[in-house]
Amino acid sequence: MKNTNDNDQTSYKLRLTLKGQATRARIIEAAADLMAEQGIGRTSMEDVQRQAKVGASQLYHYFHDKKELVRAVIAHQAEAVFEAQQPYLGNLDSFKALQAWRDLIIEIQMGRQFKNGCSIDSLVGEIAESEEEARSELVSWFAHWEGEISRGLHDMHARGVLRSEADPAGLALALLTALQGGLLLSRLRKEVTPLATGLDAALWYIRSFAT
Amino acid sequence: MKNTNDNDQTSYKLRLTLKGQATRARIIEAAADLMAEQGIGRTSMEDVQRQAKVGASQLYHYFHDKKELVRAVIAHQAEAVFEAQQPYLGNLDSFKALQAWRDLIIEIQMGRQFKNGCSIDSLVGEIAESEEEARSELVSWFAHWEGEISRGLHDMHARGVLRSEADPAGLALALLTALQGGLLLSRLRKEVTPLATGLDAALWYIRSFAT
DNA sequence: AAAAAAATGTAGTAAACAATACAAAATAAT
DNA sequence: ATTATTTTGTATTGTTTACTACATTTTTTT
Repeated sequence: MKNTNDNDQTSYKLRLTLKGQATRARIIEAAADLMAEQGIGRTSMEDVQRQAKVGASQLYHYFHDKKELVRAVIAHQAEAVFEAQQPYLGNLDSFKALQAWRDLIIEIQMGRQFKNGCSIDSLVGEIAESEEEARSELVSWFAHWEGEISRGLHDMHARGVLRSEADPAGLALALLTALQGGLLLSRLRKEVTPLATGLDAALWYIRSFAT
Repeated sequence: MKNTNDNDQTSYKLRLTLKGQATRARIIEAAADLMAEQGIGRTSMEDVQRQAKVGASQLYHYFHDKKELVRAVIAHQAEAVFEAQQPYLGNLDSFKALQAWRDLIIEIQMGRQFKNGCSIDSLVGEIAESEEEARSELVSWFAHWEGEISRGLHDMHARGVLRSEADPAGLALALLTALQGGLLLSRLRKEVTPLATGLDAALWYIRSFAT
């Protein structure tokens, strides 16, 4: 997947100058940082203005309300997550690649010292039922994530690396589930054990279908 | 574990009348319902007043600020979760019991139609780093949860139902991780597949250590 | 029954907040 | 150069929010 930009979600107002694009990007970056650190609800539009060094008029020029800004942040963070997991996430078609991906994820989380809610999983809890648009966007980001895993496993299945009775799609979902649960618990406990244990169990499970 | 009450967390003001206890309980119930449905941040103290049919003075008589109310809600929801999973959670010492527990959890989640964030896992995302007290309470609730699972698996290990090279504590953490990830994704997607797939994978993993 | 304490009702305050109004400056289009 | 459009600055609005002041009623204690 290529970064299909951050703009196509706002169709009602267009024509962005170079300077405009830069400002818009600066706002998203600032908002993403703040929301990752202290949550969406606790991040005010004034906070964003301060951090991005823009006035209120600018903020509302590029995002017509907070909901829209949040959606832009979700897209931004999702892309950051996928980018950070490359090139592994795009080629999970061997046990070795799966293992390397696992190691990378754990390294990333340790590097962040669990102070982050950067990954999109931490946004799930903050999206209320009311914000249906944001929720469905999150759903499709997770679907994409799951799809990347699934693709690799299907490949292994087709190549005969996984036994024929294995269900690649199910294995992918189980792996993603373990990953998300691990991230949740590791963030809460501020230590990496749950993530490592969960991922290792899921990988072991997948390996049990090796030919 | 016995319901060791909701009161011992506030020591500075005591002596609760029967009527007082009832009012306090009504407030917690109302707050828990609202926060489960629309999140902590989006639930105002006025909302709680309306729902519990109490005045502002009553609310602040029993909880000296919102943080304290949130902590009471966390405790309340945690106990509700454990209670709902009885008698299975207390006796996870056979494959049959584990399977029954899994079925119960899925049934509960389906019954709630995924409209709920009732379970405590949904509170994790809303607890900011700033609210350290609430976070550490959540940590210990999860530890208790993990402990209940672990106890059963240790029992199976001691009885020789699980092979000696199995690590009951690790298996318990992996199972809890899968459970939490499954709840997260199921809540987001509003369907039970991720939860079922994640739990089944974890249980299969545990079964692979059967003698 | 009198005194003390707990429970509740009514009204309000001050701050934080999302969002707007409107004009000036910078940039692009003709 | 002139016009149109985009970008930015300043000030403000109206609402929501957590929380409080204080008086009154109800219940408990003695």
